[in-house]
Amino acid sequence: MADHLKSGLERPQRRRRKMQSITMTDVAEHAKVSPSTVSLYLRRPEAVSASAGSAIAHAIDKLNYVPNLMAGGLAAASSRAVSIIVPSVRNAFFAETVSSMQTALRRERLQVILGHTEYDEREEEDLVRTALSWSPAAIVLTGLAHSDATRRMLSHSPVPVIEIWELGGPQIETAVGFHHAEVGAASARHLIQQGRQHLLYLGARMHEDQRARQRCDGFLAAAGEAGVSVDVMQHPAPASADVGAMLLSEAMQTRPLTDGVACSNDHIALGALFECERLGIAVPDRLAVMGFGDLSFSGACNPSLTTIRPSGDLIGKEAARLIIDHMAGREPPAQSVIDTRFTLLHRRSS
Amino acid sequence: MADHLKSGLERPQRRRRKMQSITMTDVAEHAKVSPSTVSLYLRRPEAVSASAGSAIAHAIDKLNYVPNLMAGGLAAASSRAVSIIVPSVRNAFFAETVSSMQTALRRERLQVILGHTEYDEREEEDLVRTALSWSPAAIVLTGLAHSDATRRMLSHSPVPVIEIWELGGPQIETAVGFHHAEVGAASARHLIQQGRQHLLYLGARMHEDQRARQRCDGFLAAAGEAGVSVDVMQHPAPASADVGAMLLSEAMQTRPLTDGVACSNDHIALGALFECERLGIAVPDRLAVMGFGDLSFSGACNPSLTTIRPSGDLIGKEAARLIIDHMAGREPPAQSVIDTRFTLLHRRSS
DNA sequence: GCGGCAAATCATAGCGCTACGATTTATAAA
DNA sequence: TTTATAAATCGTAGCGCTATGATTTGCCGC
Repeated sequence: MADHLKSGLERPQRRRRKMQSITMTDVAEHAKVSPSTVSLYLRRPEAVSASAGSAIAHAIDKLNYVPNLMAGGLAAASSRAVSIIVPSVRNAFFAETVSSMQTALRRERLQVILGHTEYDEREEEDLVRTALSWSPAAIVLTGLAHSDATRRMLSHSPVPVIEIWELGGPQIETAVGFHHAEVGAASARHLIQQGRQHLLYLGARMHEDQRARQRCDGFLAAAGEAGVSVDVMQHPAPASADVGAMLLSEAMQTRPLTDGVACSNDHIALGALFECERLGIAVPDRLAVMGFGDLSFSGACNPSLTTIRPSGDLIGKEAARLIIDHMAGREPPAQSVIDTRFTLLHRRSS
Repeated sequence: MADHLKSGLERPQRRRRKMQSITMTDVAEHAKVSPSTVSLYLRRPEAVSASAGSAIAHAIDKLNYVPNLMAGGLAAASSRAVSIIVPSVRNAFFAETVSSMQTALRRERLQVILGHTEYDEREEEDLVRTALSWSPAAIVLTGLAHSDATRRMLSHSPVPVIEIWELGGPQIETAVGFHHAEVGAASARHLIQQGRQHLLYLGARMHEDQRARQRCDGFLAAAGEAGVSVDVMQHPAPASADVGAMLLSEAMQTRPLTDGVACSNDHIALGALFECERLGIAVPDRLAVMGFGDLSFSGACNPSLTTIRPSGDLIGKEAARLIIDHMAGREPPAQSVIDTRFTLLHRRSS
């Protein structure tokens, strides 16, 4: 056993593996400084003298140096990546938030690593596990509902966690979003204020989308408090105009007195408007319709759709700000909450 | 100078930096094998014996080991990340492709790193530079138009490149998509077949979106060949129903003979339909309208919208397949092209 | 029991970079 | 000048993992 080779000149010709063409050492040689200085320049340019700085900048430029972020991340035990985990980017809400975060993070040279849960907690858990293996600068999760394992992993890790798009439940660290129950309540109050007495909530995918469910619950509660008749109809499929049309058509048969509907989503509301048109139901005279989301078509349709605009952009921007602040050492108070609010847009459909 | 410390027992008490709680070495100790075997098990489970495998699996489970992907990536000079660069995920087309890629890649434990160019070649160049510094398993770009620097960087790197959503131009390596000019031509032919003689193309953001421009060019060419009158109207803003309504309203004033319009996008077409309704223009009797995209509302609106469905999902799926095949050593032929085609959906608006 | 071979396992040498502490150089005070 | 102090720069030791080639083990026929 124990037969180490003597460490003399005899070298077991173990050839080096594939290498990156240009490394920091090359830049350092070219700029006639040490690698440490190059590294320092890259991380904190102001800590390096102007002359060394420009020599390094030239060398980088000339050699077309691309730093190896994995080596850097390994050495620093943290990377310039932010993991964003959302149910799906097919959903315009989350696409908006992801997009605005990406824009804000890019300015700080932070990368976005994206994951989709498809509303599955198990999937989320797996995504979080993988995310952690990148030692990201932060992890962004959608909503406040997570599996126990997910919570455990995150609270045992040093990675900052931000939960977005939902407030009002137990949070891991920081949360940025708004209260969905309040959205529902605001919808109910608006319809009642318009003189509606027989309310109906049309929802899609509420078994999975717990925020849609919260909006529904808020709607029911506010309507109940006001002593107005109220009911719910739902469909398990993801929100779409087809589902909205289907639900409305069925609603008008089974609940003919209905004079005000709120939808879990503008897609549903749009479908409802289309169906009203086909059925000859006057909106808003006979039936008031409102949605949630203020999607791209909501202001343009006939009649224009009363809806509630969540600040998806703002959520992304604020989440990004928190991450950037954290990296700069400006910690927010623990368990802090940023309420981005929402806006009711009263248009022609109510 | 040159005063190295003797390498005796005297140790400058340089304490180790922050460390990851559980490393592969811990797992190896627990499973009573060497770290190499653990690494091998993680990468090629079939290469270790069943007994060692299960011991390792137990240890991983018990210790709750999370591998450090950056260390792995550094050592292997390639990571399990795929960089996807699209104009924006706010655009439903790209959101769909990103989403379907992410789903397919996840099964192979590949991460998606997302970047948005906002239709800016300079931004794209920057994103590609950053992407390369992660040594990704592949880089996915949107379209075939890139800056020279981008092309140079990519062709000098060993990272496979896939261009999506566009065919028909000079490509870097592999391309997955369809011919946009053919989409335009198909639209024109369809309208002509429906007896329309005064065609109009409504486009948004065509100065930036070169694929929208190609569709427009294809439309003009096919209409011209058929000897039919044809014109174009455009707006620089991103596609939306508002823009569509605005363009249609203007069109009917300045080009009152128009009896068939094709839009660069279903959002535009939807806005056009809304405006027709407001103006009392009968669709399709007086005016045929068609779009592009088959977005979620397109089948549900009044009248339902004739449109062309690009296979955004399929593009993502095929691109993911190429990446996975590449990693498994199954190379596609160089400069290969996957044409995902498109489908014309003839509905009520034409 | 012994070679002969394949299967399984291991030890080692980095991958390219950053953090740390030490060293050198510039600047101010004595 | 000398000394104290700050600013700039540097040398070194890993970060946790994988690729490589070497070694060990298991299994066969003889």
